[in-house]
Amino acid sequence: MTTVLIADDQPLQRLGFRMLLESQDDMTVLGEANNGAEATRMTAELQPDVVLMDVRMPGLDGIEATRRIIASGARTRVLILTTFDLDEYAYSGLRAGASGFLVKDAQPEDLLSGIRAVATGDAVVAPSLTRRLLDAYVHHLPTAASAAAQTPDPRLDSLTDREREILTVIGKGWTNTEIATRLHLAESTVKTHVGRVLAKTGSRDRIQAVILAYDTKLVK
Amino acid sequence: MTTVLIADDQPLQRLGFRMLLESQDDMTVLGEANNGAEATRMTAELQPDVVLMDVRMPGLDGIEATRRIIASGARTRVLILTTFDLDEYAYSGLRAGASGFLVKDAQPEDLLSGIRAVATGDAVVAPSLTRRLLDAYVHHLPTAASAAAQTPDPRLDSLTDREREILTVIGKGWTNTEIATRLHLAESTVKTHVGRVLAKTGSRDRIQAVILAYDTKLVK
DNA sequence: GCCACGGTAGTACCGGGGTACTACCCCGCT
DNA sequence: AGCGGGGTAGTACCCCGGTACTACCGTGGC
Repeated sequence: MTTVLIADDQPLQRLGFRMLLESQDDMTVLGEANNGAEATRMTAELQPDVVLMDVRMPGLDGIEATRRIIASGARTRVLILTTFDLDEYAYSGLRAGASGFLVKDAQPEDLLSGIRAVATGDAVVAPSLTRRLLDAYVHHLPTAASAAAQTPDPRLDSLTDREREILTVIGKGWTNTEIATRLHLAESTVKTHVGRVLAKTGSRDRIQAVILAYDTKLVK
Repeated sequence: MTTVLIADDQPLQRLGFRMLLESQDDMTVLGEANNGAEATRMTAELQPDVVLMDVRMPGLDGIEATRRIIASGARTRVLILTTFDLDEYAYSGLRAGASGFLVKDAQPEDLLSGIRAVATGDAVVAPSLTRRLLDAYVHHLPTAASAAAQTPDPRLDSLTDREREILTVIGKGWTNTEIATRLHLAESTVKTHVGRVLAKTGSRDRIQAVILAYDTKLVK
């Protein structure tokens, strides 16, 4: 169950969000705040999984409230919602520690899946903004070569690409049957791959392989 | 009407996408390509709005095909779809000029809204990757995730000291018999402890527990 | 043309992991 | 004294993980 706090200064807007969220059987609205100060206080008290945060609010605005919530060390994730997808709002909001930035005219399903994503630690950005973020930052992305060089661990050298993939999903905790179904393989094939990965990496079982995957930063 | 080309080497996967897309009255599948070379050729010929591009394909892979399509100057947008949200794939795909990067186990609605977004010139990135992109390039302030990691993880709250100790050595990869001998316990006792740890933390097996131990910084 | 290698797939077998109980002891609390 | 929680220990059972093979097919190198 995902618990949500709604922070918006417009009562009608809050009502809309509450109706949408309460219609989902995996979400609960813990409360509503009508300004940033109240949002900060209620978050500390109610410890929701996610705060739906409006940017424009009287007194303490959503950006500053986000900053304070994150600074408090709470495990609550902040998803910023605004009418305007202005870059200034987005950049400062994300820099403040928000896990996401969506525009209010998004489809309800997009909002819901966004809430679920940030609740599990992922992040979401409105497509219109993603475009601009990519344009601005794509040139700073590491190349495939440097990404490969990022794992110079000799323990992984002998693995083929496929085996490295297998090791990655082992590290994610997938079972053999899960790997088989999700990768469209027979379980026997998965076992063959896994066996080779274990042999090549000197791991006695998949648990050692999970640890190896973490040590080599293949996962997380 | 949004026109789409599906590029994937798995016929069954293509069929699934086609079924999903054709069920929408604002989308049409112009064709299917089963490798990168074919995708490049068919894009030039059919000029679709969007290419759903798989990464792993025999011969010319999805990344290189994306690079060639973008380089050709076509107005076609490329949305990369892959089973793995590996950073290497994503970075190189986005650098190649893709308008989006989604994982195949996403919800169908998310895929559809993603297609609509890139068709209109916006961009989409899978939430799991967005998290890492934000962490790496948008802000250098503590994130919600790292802030949460500083405080004791609530998932471990219900554990007793002994159980937390057990979880730690599970995270180190010790087997039940190793735990028993090194901690001077009977193996049955170890199994009891392990069982309780798994139940309390909601882990289906010790592998999930290992991952949890790493996530909560209980080990390393 | 042939061979090596990577990826896929199959069968058969065994042991450890995990579950579902029950049970006993020690300690602190009321 | 009675009670509850934490730690310890046992038995019985089933399933998944891992091993040890064998085998087929493409692709690329020689």
